[in-house]
Amino acid sequence: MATTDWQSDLRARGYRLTPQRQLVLEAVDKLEHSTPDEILAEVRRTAGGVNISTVYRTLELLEELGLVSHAHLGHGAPTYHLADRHHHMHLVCRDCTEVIEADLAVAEPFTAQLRETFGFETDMKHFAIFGRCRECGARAGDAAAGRD
Amino acid sequence: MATTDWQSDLRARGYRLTPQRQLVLEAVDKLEHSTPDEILAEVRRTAGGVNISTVYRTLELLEELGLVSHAHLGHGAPTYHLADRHHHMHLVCRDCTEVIEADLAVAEPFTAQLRETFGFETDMKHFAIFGRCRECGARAGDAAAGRD
DNA sequence: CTGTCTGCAAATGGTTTGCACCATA
DNA sequence: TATGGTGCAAACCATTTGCAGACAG
Repeated sequence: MATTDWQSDLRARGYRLTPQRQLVLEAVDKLEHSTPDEILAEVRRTAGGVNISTVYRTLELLEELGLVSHAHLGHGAPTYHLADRHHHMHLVCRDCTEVIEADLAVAEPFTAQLRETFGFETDMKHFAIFGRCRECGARAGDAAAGRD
Repeated sequence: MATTDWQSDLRARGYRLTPQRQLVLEAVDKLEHSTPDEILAEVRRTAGGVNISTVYRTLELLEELGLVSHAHLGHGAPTYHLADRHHHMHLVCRDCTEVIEADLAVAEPFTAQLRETFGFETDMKHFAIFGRCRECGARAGDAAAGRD
């Protein structure tokens, strides 16, 4: 969706179209699930002089325009993706680094319940779901503390 | 709950019982939902010289002993609580700072589903659930971008 | 006394900000 | 050429680590 001309939208709001902004958007598109650092590295393959602060400022802007979104997969930096892609939630294992992508449909009854009970409109994509994957669950059973 | 003698457990594992460790545990108990910084402030009311790095090291230890746990409510620092309390999940609103505490029971069918489909053992308490609360949902409807 | 813990200071990772210069419109 | 955008450096917040001295056992 959104084959809309974001560049006009940008200008309509009084912003300017710069090479940096195009490159950051392209990098987010290409890398799929990437941190600001990774986006910077990708951008620099084309434009060496770009600075990390520009990447942060640009991601914020692109998010405001509704072109990109970010998700927190736990620990480190958030990951960015095109807003009209990645419609799934993330199951992250407390033990291995594994991230399972699950269809939002499996959360439907749950989010409906939250809407009904609390009037809460849930976005399952934004924060990861924490737990233990099948493999690590099997491997455990005995000792082992929980990491984060 | 857990009237077990954690102090013996501590020593049984070769650790030592120090005033700092007692104070941090007491602070976590008293403050209920607190960041390392807030815990430090509370500890310092009794023992002025305590350092933030000691708080971090102690929280890690107490977590390993199973006495405390932490949760990520989003943005800033994690919050710590006694492991045998706070058996609920957190619904955080993207707009206001509101945090709704919801009983884990409402997530039961959902976590059962994840277990069945992915063999994934979910801990709903660890990461907050993101979305928009009733009030902010009503207030919206028109403009407004999403914060984090 | 011995080995663990602590305080301190410095380093780290992620992100934000002030400012002078640059370039889009 | 005027204003918004960028690079750079420094500040910031949360957390971690190395080290020498302090103290529990």
